[in-house]
Amino acid sequence: MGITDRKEREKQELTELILKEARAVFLEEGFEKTSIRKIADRIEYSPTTIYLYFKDKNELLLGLHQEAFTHLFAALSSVGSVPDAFDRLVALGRSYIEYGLKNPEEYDLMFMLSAPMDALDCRHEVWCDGERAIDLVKSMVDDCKAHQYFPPEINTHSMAIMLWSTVHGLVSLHLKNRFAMFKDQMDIEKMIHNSFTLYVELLKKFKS
Amino acid sequence: MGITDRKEREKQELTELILKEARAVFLEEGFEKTSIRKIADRIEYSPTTIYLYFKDKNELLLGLHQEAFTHLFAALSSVGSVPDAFDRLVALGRSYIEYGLKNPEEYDLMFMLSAPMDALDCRHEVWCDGERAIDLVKSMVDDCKAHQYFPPEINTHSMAIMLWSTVHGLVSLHLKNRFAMFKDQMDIEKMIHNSFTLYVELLKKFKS
DNA sequence: TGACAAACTTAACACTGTTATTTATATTTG
DNA sequence: CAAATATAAATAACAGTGTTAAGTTTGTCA
Repeated sequence: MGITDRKEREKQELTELILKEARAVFLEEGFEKTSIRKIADRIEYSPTTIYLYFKDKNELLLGLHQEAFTHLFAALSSVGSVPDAFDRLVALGRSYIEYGLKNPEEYDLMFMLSAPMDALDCRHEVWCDGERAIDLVKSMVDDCKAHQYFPPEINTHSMAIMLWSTVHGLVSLHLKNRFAMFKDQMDIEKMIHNSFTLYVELLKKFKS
Repeated sequence: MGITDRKEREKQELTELILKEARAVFLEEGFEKTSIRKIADRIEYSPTTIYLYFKDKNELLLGLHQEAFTHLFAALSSVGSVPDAFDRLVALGRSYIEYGLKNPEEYDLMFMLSAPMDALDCRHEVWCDGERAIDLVKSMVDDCKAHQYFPPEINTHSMAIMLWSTVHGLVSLHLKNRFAMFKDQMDIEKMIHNSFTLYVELLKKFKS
């Protein structure tokens, strides 16, 4: 049956067209201003058609959420070439921060907005991308333990969560303008960089 | 002129009534569901009256934002009685996390939502509460330096930002459900606690 | 060609923040 | 005291939101 195949293909194509235009609006204008009607206008279909392809707005944003993770993992992949375990972990942190600062809306979607998590929740699914990400950090922490950068008795999971929290804290406080009070006295991106560098110095002391 | 006095008083009273009901709705239902019309219903005035007292919804939320800081500072004040400088800093971190977990909507308002910062921005004002909060951390970092817990050459500001970022990261990732993938394997509040404890162990190594 | 099913649209519901206009009230002035 | 004025509040409306029930068009198959 070539017809069902074509229909399947057309459905796939429209799904991707919706995601494409949704992504364009989202990256330019953010979550709030990404309305179903605006996407509908751009794809030249009625707003209700979108509901035939996505359960609701949260589900649609979950699609973008997954795309964003592909994008993030690609940005982080370059650190694999760093030979030393500790340097690799540091490079991961720096790349993560850099990604967050350069892709504010995607970062918002991945780690701050409720919408995609709500969608996952009512699907009764676990957050695979999150698991993958933290597993990456955990494997790097284990590498650091194996090379005596961190003491063997520390809990890998706790360490990974702590590392993630620090870089997320730096990025998210900045993206939500909570460093605004410093903007006249210093360059905030530099400040974030300095804080991360200090954090790295601190982590180096964990060796002994 | 007793009349202008009374009018002033009445205006003050209605301002506070609006804030009171806004706070009640906000704490129960969060930012999204705190609508002008819902507040208007509760205070038994028309929605437009609220605009005679607050420029817009952001400005109204800025009022709640400032209230929340008073609440936070009160919650943190108890750590002042901890005698040792390092223990005091640790107690501050623990209290901060505890406050965030127990007051999710207020925490959201203070450190995650854009609305209050947008309001401050168009008022061309600096974020005083934020400055006060970071100054508190900085003074504690200086105390730690004075008592040889931290090396004297470290930058106090960078250190304070790093400390804040870590605890904010832990709280905010949890509040935005980004630890959800662990919820079947462990108690997440305990996990946050464990990560913070590990962070404290790390900070202790900064001494030498 | 007619029956059927899938795809899509129209119209509507129940909301949202916000503003221009109008009405009612209270105060001041002649 | 009555008229003019200033103030406070309300009504109606604009332009938008996510979402759904009902109706229409389109394409496929017997």
